[in-house]
Amino acid sequence: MPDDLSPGGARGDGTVGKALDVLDQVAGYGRPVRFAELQGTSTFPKATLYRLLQTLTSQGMLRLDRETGAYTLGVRLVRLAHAAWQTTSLAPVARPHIDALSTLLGETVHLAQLDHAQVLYVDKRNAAVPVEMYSQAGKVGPAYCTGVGKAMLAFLPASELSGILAQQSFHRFTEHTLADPESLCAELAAIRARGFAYDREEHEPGIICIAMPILTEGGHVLGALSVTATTARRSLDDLASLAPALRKTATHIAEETAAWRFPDRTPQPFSRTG
Amino acid sequence: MPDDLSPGGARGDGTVGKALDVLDQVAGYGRPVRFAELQGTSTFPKATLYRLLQTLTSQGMLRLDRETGAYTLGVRLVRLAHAAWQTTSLAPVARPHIDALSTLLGETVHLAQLDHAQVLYVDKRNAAVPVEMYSQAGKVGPAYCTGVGKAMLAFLPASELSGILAQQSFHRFTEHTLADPESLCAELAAIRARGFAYDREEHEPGIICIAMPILTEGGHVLGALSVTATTARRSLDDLASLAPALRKTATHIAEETAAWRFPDRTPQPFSRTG
DNA sequence: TAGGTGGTTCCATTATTCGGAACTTAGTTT
DNA sequence: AAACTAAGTTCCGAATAATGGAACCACCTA
Repeated sequence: MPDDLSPGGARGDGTVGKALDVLDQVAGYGRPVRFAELQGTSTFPKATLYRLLQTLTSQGMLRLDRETGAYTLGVRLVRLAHAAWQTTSLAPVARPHIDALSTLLGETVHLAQLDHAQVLYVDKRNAAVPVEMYSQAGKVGPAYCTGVGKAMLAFLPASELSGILAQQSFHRFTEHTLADPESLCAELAAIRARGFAYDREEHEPGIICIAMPILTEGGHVLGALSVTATTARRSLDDLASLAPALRKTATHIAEETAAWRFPDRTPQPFSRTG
Repeated sequence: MPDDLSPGGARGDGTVGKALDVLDQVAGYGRPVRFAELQGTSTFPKATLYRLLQTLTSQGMLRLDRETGAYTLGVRLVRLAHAAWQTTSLAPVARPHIDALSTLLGETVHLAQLDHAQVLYVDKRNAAVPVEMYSQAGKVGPAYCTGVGKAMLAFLPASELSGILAQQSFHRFTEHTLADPESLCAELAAIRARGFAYDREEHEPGIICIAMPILTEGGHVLGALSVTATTARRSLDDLASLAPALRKTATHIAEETAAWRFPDRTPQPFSRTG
């Protein structure tokens, strides 16, 4: 079974929306899928699904293995992915800072951005083990019960926040999870006052973290970064002492992002090769 | 018919194709772009372009910064990126092997796949510096003048190869570049005979490499891997001595990919009703 | 205030997409 | 071999969504 298909359910937007739905569906399987499988979990009628798959394939967003009759995501998507990474995520700008922070503290550092009500992890630096980026980056998780998620929610404009909370369905992952809007709002107020967020084993038992929002000068939320630890190794007070370092890093990232926002227009060059 | 110069421009295919064209265009800029800029380089009429952008934005494939009025690639792509990486590229399977090879040889190793006439670098392992993956992975380059490109072209079915060469426009990057179909075909024959390819400073002066195709048992091209060096540090003969190690790695990757391709080749046991 | 530029909306026309159903393989069972 | 079955593919009239010229709005700047 695919884990998460298109979030939110009802998407419209004409043909393009439908095509992208199909794309998501294929992506959700995480492995080659055949037509019949897709048809089983798709709401589209056979002929429509077929045509959409054909279109996506001819566009290079999907690839059809003619031997097995199975669809996989196409190369064009990988290319777009690269561009998306470079352009929209904080990762390329933030990476050196995150590296430095991780080395300095000797702890795992996460970088995340907000996608509606979900946290999208865009980068990760594990101090002990070498990077193994994609294993974590690209993953999504709920915003309301993660350090980075709460750090970002707390600094969202009220209007946006209420929109997100309205659609949110809460699930009590651990006994510490804040599983209703009221306690979450109280927590967010505390975070605003404090300037950063904790995760007190709210998502996974034994896992705590301290998370710092990355804000523009105007107070707009760009993302968040966090230091994660186990309760065995660190206490919350321990983590709290790292706040200044985190804040410094967050500020640097924000500044550099602002500077980077509109560089010169140059087509993508192609450099070193093998 | 009016062929645009943007990379991967497979046009046609109704609305979806047009939307993806726009997406590519935005991606091509590698930075936030405003409507007017896009309109300038787009063949679509104003209203159409506007609607396409709106659709893509509402779908999360693009993001519109309301302050600057600029479009960037959206988070949905980053999410798809994760899936694309896992599903379609050799990278997740190949990574441990590439790591090992890089460590063993103390040289930079590239992993590439073929996308029409272009080489798509899907992973890279630099022995000296930590991984910094995305900086290189996702980049594209010409197939005919890179080691990995030639290694893959050489083992393509004749029909496919001729199709690719027909559309290829050659550019002489260095004095060693094979810039016409004839010399390229001779080179490819030599590569087929030898079993692997060299890059004799054909793309960048001072940069040489040895590249090994990754083939299925049936001889189908999966990708290629290469070891890159500078002429200052290594000679071609030097690199040639690495061929056995490369071949071994390539074989391992191919075997593991085959095993991983369809963990479950049997038809689905569950029945679908309706 | 007049003129310009970048961005957004309208709407009648037109071309595309929709999807039920029929058809074609290919694979199994009797 | 004939009879079934399931997967994949094509058809085509009806329904719908995309099109794009032009008007409109919201700013700037002179």
